[in-house]
Amino acid sequence: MKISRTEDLRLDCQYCPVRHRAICAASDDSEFATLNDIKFYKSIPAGQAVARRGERLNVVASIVSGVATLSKTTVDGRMQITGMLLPSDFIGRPGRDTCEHDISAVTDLTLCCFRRRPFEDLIECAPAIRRRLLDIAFDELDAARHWMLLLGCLTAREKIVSFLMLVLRRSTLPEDVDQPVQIDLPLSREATASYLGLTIETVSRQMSRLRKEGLIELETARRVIIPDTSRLEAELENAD
Amino acid sequence: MKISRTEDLRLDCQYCPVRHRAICAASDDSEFATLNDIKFYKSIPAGQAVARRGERLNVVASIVSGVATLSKTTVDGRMQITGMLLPSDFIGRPGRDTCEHDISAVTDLTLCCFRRRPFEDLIECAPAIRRRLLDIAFDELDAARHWMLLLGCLTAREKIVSFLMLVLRRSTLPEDVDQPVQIDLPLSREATASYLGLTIETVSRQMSRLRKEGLIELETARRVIIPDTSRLEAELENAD
DNA sequence: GGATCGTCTTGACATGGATCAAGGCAGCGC
DNA sequence: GCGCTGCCTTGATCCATGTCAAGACGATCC
Repeated sequence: MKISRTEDLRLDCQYCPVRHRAICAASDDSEFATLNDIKFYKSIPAGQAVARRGERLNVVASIVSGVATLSKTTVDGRMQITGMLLPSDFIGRPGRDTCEHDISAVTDLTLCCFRRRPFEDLIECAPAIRRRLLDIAFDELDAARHWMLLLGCLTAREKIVSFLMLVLRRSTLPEDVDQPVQIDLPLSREATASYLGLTIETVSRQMSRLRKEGLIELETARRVIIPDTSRLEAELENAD
Repeated sequence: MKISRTEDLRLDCQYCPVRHRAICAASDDSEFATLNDIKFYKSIPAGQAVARRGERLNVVASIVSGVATLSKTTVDGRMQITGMLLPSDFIGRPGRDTCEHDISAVTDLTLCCFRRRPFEDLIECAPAIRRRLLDIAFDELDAARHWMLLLGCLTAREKIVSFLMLVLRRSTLPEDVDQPVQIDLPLSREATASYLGLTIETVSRQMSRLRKEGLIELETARRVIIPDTSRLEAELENAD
């Protein structure tokens, strides 16, 4: 990721949509002011790589808007998406200058970046940021291990339902939980397949099957309506 | 895990076998002395649970000797081992009082424990311990995500070879890399299967197949001789 | 030694999901 | 409109791995 040029865009942090969930969430006024000073925004168009495995990565960042994926690929081209990154999620690793994953912008992406070295210095003297970072790391670790259960033990159907429920949870929810809910899938069939350890055909077939059973409606391939959330969730009664 | 009673055993840290790899690895003399003061050992016999998912866990610990597993189980009994914990590995999560996983002692286990609250206070004022903890968390995260590639993309054969190579890497290695190496598998076939997202029969069959092909020898089911490390590693040329 | 138990191996068969192949559909440029 | 392109769906078939079942092996106890 080139960081030579900051974007014109420069919101004041207090208007930031991820203010209360990102790395800055727990910061007091003074830490917050420091972050505000050293941050810079970066826009990345859909489809473009944010960073590649093995590459130097001299920034850390929060996602302000858009969706990105973390992935790994075998020598012969099999790919596993190891994480779906949504607004407020954290990118990069303090204390490490190379990137372990391919990071790709799935949609247009706005990142709130910090150069890595100053950020590393900052966490030494900013306890709230440091605690938040540690918490983020452990949360991600729990999520990754939970995904291992999905990859290792669940059926294709359960994987799809889990994915739908995950997107549902991370969507901005309407108050009325029992009404039909509409969600927009952030990933293509191909990316979904890779995230779930399936093929694109299996994803498609299982979606169709859920549709035929009335558990979901497909307004388009990417727009799903869930008539009854609890009925879909009940599909996971044996899993999870 | 009951922590009401400390064990008699109380090594001085300077003789500790995991001194240079565990949470204390980077500590200076003063931090080290503090850790030495507040630590206590705990022995757990093979087969016993260290902690169960959802349980309160008011300690964090380093493994001094022995092998443990992290695992999750579905409602209907499918189990995924999400981590194999070897000496120097860290158990527990500062800032969280309940346990996300089942933690089981595979062999007899010696843990170097710290009560969670004092440990949380300590990391606020002990920068080396704090940095080490953050590094451990990110290392575990990278490892978990790497394992997702294994679970989602690799064949049974590749999974087995990856597992053998993992055990080999974490074993105390002889200097002479090109000589036949003997490794003792820390996990039973059942645990291995669960770790790799396979069944016990598939594990057994793939091991036999590797044996028939001369890539490994099985002195017993748990003791493996690798006549030529590089030839085994070459089996992963397309994976990883 | 023989009985018992847990663990591992092997064989026969079943099946969920992969692979291969064809076609549908929406968006876009001309 | 028409053709092109990318993405998605569906069908037919295959195969890697799971399932079920039997027996081998080694440790332990008597």
